[in-house]
Amino acid sequence: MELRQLHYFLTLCEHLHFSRAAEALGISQPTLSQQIKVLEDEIGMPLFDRIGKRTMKTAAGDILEKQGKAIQQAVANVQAELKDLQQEHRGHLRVAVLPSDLDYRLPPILTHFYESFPHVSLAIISSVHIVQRVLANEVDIGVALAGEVCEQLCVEQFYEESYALFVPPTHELASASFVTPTQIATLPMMLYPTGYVGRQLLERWAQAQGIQFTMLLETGTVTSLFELARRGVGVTIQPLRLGTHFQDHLIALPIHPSPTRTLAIYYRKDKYLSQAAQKFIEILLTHFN
Amino acid sequence: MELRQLHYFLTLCEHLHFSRAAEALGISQPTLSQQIKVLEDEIGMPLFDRIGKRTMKTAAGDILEKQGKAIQQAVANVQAELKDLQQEHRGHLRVAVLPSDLDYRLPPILTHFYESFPHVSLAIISSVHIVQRVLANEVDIGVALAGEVCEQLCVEQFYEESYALFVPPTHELASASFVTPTQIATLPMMLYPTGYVGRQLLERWAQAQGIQFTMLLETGTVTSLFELARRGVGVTIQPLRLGTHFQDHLIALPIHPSPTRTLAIYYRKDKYLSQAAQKFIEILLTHFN
DNA sequence: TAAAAATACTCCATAGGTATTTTAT
DNA sequence: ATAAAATACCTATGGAGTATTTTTA
Repeated sequence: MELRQLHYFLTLCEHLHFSRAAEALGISQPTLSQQIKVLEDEIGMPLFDRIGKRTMKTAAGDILEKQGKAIQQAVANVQAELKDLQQEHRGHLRVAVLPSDLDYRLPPILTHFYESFPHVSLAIISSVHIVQRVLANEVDIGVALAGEVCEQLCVEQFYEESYALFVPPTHELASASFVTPTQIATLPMMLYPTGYVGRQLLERWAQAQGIQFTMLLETGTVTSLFELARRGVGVTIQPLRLGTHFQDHLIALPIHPSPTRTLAIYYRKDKYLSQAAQKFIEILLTHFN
Repeated sequence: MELRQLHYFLTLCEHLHFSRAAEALGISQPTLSQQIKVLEDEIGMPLFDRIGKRTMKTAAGDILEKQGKAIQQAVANVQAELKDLQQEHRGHLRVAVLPSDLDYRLPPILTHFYESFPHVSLAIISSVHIVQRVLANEVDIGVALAGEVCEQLCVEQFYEESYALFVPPTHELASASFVTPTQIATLPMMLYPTGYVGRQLLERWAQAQGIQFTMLLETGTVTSLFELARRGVGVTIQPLRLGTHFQDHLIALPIHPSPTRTLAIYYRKDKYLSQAAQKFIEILLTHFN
């Protein structure tokens, strides 16, 4: 039995008239007769009594009509559900981001996304190994620093931000319009521990500038770094925009020449990007530009 | 979407491996790939992520698997139900019989039938117009007197029974071994009213014998005729076997030459006889022979 | 006689096959 | 190098058509 035949059968049940049912189906009467015959042969008994010019359902026909309608409905339901998924009103979306790095940027993005797709369950996974997660198909999208290249990945750079030196308002440099690498080298620096992506980027920049940081302290969370800077323990270098939440208590000094980081979206080339995923990317871009 | 494709899809869901799933299905791997592709194209999005050598379900695949299993189950259920019907453990059977005529023969037949098919609902319809009922497809089988012929009907004669004269034990003829038409003509006769099938048959016989009944009383129920005969009000002519239930109180006198009636089963030529119907006929025959 | 379904046949779309290529481990 | 899926291409079953016959009201 095939769904096409079931459809034909149910239409015939409605009309109880081969010619009219065939017309309603947009097929010829002999085709309908033949398909019903195939169905009857498969079932092993007639579904209709051909009483002269009258067509009547048999007991088997009654059963198949009742159950068949339910099946047809179930098929329609799953098709609707799939269409719904396609229009992304349902489904899942898994995104990997660097830990804490985007914490301050994400809430408005998530809110925005939720407004568009309230039924898409969004999983934000914090991980240092964004690219591996994407490659292993553990997440649909990864947001990380640009630079990692891989044959299997699509990389979309979407935002370049420069770093700034954050000092408390009481600091001697608080009123300066910018700082130089040489000045920075002498300051008591607080950064992420070695091995962190953010730290790695700054170390490379320092090396390029021919300086070396005077490390005071290392900790893994941005919040604590900012808090310590606010209390005047030391200074820290962080992405410029990241400091906006501490504007009242910290001065962001531009650095010349400045270290920059480029954010990128990663996803597998061979992976179907759902509408939700596409929308998420779109929202991400609008929020950063 | 067709059920074949759904079956392929669900098998692939189990194996998550095109080659092995194809083997399990008994088709070639390219055929499976192609059919899944057709399904994906129709749905409008991939059902599987081909992550290198790994095959993984997408969100759409998950939905279709869950709902598709339910659909497949529903299809299996209706097929089982139809098979069950075919083996006649369920269904309906409508039989038309002459009113009261077979009342004493039916109970054991119905009991026997019920033992064989406890789930077949049996409707016994009493009607004078058996053949019309059969022709109108209001019943599946009719049991009536033989003789009515119609191009569209199958007629199976299955029992010929002779009539007897029923008199009370106190009657003057009670000890006779048989009676003649001439003797009958003089007796106070109690029969079905004019127009009844049973009456019609006897009138034709009387005409053939060149006699005329001396009518005392007419009533539509056998029971009352027998009861009145038992009380000595008059005599009645009824099928021989019908009187066996009143053996204690009535004498059945053979008639020479005897009126006879032939019982026959009627059903439409173009009607599918269910196993239950066939069984019913079979039981009917065994009970009469 | 007219209407309805079945039958006879023809055609072609597509399920299914084989052989091969592409891709990823 | 190997395993897996996709691709290319061919075959043939059967779904669908037209024309006709059969049947019955």
